[in-house]
Amino acid sequence: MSTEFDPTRPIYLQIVEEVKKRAVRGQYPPGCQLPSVREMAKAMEVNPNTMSRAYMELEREGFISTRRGQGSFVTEEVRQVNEERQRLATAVRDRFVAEVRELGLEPGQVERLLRDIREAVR
Amino acid sequence: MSTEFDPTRPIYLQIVEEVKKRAVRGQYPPGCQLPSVREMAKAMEVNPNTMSRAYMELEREGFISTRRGQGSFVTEEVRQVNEERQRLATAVRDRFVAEVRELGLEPGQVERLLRDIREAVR
Amino acid sequence: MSTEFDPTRPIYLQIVEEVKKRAVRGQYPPGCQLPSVREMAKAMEVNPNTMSRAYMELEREGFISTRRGQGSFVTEEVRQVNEERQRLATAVRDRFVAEVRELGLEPGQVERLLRDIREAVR
Amino acid sequence: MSTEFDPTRPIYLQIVEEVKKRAVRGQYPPGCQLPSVREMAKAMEVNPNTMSRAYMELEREGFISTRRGQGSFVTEEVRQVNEERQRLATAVRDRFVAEVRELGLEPGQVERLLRDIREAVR
DNA sequence: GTGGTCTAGACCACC
DNA sequence: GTGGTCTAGACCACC
Repeated sequence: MSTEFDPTRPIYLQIVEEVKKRAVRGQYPPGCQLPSVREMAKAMEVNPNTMSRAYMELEREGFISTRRGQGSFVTEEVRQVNEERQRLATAVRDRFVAEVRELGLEPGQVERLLRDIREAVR
Repeated sequence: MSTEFDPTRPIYLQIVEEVKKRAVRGQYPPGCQLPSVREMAKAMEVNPNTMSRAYMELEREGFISTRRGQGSFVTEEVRQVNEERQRLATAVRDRFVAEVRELGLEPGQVERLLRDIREAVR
Repeated sequence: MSTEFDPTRPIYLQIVEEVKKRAVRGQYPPGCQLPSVREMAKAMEVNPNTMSRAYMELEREGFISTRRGQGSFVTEEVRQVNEERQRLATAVRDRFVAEVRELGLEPGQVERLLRDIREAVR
Repeated sequence: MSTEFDPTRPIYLQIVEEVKKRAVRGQYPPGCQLPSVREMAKAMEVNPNTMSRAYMELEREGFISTRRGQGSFVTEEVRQVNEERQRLATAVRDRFVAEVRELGLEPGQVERLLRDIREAVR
């Protein structure tokens, strides 16, 4: 990510999702300190106000906590990160199923796709 | 489909994709006559010129053929439709793989997703 | 010729030209009898009135002469046919020159065209 | 050119041919920028949409390339322009041959035409 | 009825 | 400034 935001959706929400994905991926482990609002704003090439709004939203959801004068930290609650992973994985799965249905693939063709996928992610 | 087009991409190209999907799904079998430009334009709530442009693009790609005064027909070439199905299936697969990777799922979790998918599409 | 007339120009004039070309080509030699208006009209798939008008124009120009009750005959005057041949040949030549100029061909390229032509008409 | 289009053929295709002829003649050298769609439309007295369609066709054929916000440029590929020159020259030649044959000229008469032509284009 | 072309004019993205 | 897309509506050719 960087500069490439979907202009049709609020940027701060896209940042919220990106931060969650990074935590889910293990890039930001539970309890770790996040880059400061200013650093992250520079890295993602957005206005610090926008980044601040994203951090506030993440805090509102309990995904991060901010300690005055110390910085922002990913929640220690592994459960929260796991739930987010689950939510994202489910969305990805449902989308795949919907698209496959839309193509009207036959069972054999779906099987082949699944085999390809299993190999690719191995 | 109807009225719901992604405003960031040309409508006529989205129509091209939609028509291909319908052919791939068997909704428009090889050789069948398509609705006229005007009918389809009304059904999808776009200007006839836009629909005409979509049909012209489909003809340029050899996916349909148009006979002046008679109408437009899906290609008899099953190969062409099959290739399109393959192309779409591959795109769906690759996107799924990319998204799964972005989440950094563990092999077991991927397995569970694949099992869910197999059940869902059955 | 037959049925294929340029719809933007009077048909009777196109017939006049066609008859002249046939005479020029030797298909209708000097003094020969032409098919009757009705026959020719049927052959060229036009209305007899249109053919009649064409014959009248040809007579007006002295290219053919019509004897009441006997039919129409190409002029005996070879000079007249030769002049027509010259006129047509000149037109063809000038058009070629104009087109070649429009392409801005180099002398060598023109030479090659002329060589091709000499071979083709041999 | 300007205002004078053959009404029996699509204007946009006649423009395509005209632009190619200009490139072939060296009026638009390889790589040069073409007048903008709007300028050219005004110069040829057609609607900008019609000109746009002509440019799109030229781009589709690889004869020009268009960069959004910058303009349209004749291909750098001299080969492409040369091929077009060849194609046009061949058409001119074949038409001349056909017309000469239609007149049934004798070899000597053809020779004289060719001599005239050689002098005229010198 | 069918599609093909053209004009007129708007609005947008990219530069 | 540039081109790209879309709508609206006319007129034509082919069937």
